Amino acid sequence: MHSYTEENYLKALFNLSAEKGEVTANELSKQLGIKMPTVNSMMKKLAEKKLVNYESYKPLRLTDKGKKEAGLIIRKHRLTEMFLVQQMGFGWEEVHEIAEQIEHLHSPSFFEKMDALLGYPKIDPHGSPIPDKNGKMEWVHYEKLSSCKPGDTVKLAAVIHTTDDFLKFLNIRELKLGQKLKIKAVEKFDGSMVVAYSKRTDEMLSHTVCDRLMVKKI
Amino acid sequence: MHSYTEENYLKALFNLSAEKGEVTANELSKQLGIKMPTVNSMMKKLAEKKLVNYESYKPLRLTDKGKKEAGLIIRKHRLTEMFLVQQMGFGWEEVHEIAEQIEHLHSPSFFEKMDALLGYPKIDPHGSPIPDKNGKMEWVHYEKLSSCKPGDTVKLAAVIHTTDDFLKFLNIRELKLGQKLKIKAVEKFDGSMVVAYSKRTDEMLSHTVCDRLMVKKI
DNA sequence: ATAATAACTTAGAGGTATCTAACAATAATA
DNA sequence: TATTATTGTTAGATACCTCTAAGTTATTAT
Repeated sequence: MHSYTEENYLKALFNLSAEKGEVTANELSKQLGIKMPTVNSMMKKLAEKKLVNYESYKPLRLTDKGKKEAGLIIRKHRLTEMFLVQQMGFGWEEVHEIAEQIEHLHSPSFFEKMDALLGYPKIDPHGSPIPDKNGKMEWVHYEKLSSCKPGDTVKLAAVIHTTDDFLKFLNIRELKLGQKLKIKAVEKFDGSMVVAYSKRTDEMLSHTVCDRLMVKKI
Repeated sequence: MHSYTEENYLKALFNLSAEKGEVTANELSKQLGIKMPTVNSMMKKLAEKKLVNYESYKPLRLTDKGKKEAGLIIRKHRLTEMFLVQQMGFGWEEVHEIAEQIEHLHSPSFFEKMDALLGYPKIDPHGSPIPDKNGKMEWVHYEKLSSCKPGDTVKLAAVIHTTDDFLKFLNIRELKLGQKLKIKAVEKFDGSMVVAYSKRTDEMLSHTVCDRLMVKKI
């Protein structure tokens, strides 16, 4: 098995390389809050374990084995978040920190029980997909709210960059997954949007916010 | 806060010193499966932190501070066991290993939520008391089944030395907490007992077993 | 194209938790 | 009581994960 520390590196690599498939040591260092030389030596260690492809002065890539391991950790994280929200009554803004710890537990039966109690969920409370038992996950193709146009009607499908503060911001505005939104206007100069939903007829959302909301057109 | 490792030493000290109030380094070493010199240096470290009273060649004692810290860890362990059994549907023989990991999580809100969902339980699934928020716990005075006499009617109140195997042994015989037992006979030569309960009229329990069952006379 | 900046690597050190080997003190036994 | 066995201590080594300082390579800008 891998150490707590190794697992955190794998997870960070997985999340950072989601788009481009590769990460620089520098990005990883910043993400983890760990200095470059430390990251460097850990990368050599993970390379020895065939979890990462490492070549001097080149970007880092997870191997297939590394992707699988990372996917399984993220699976545990997201299952836990779902469990905390659905079975224990936590708010979606409270669960990240706790899941961050529970994801490192070594107990297949514990996570299997969670999965079963939840009815084998496919997404976590923020709309992110839960990797399967092989660590594989697929993003359903959603669009950013920021790329939609006035007149579009969409359903909120997922929230990305889920910091506590951002989630609390959404709580206050009653923006939950599944919420239907109608786009009334888009400001050209700053990309902010005016949307209508439930009883709110003129809610203004900044471009930053719209960029973090993934939606499905309906 | 204390490290995972320190917490395990504290817990072991607490459990081993429950009777006499003190433990030898040797006992602690065996309990933890860690060699004496390692234990020795950890005791010095815990002594610096005022958690243990350490003097060369003398038995070890937890300080009041150490007892409190240990009690709080055991509180988390036992709350977790109760949660796993009552809210997640695990058997009482499956929960120790998982709780052994969860007890080290640092998340007051997580344990508070568990506590609330369980209705602030006073005992764990094996009948052991759950320490309060100050780490204090009190054993209700139970007797060992082995010290009871023929003719006594008793209620099973707690199980001590809860290994998986022993709990499975009890499962097979349908011996659960709260079960009423009537003692029919005690064999003089080996201390084994013949008891009756539910539909079982002649169940034979060895002295070893009877020594691990705590009961309340009724 | 060269200088300056940013990114990466190497070298060396420190803290934690563990070990083995060797030595010292206490307890048990003959 | 003297010897032996057990228990406890000290010293020194290792693995893991982290750091700072200094040097090297790659990238950016002038």
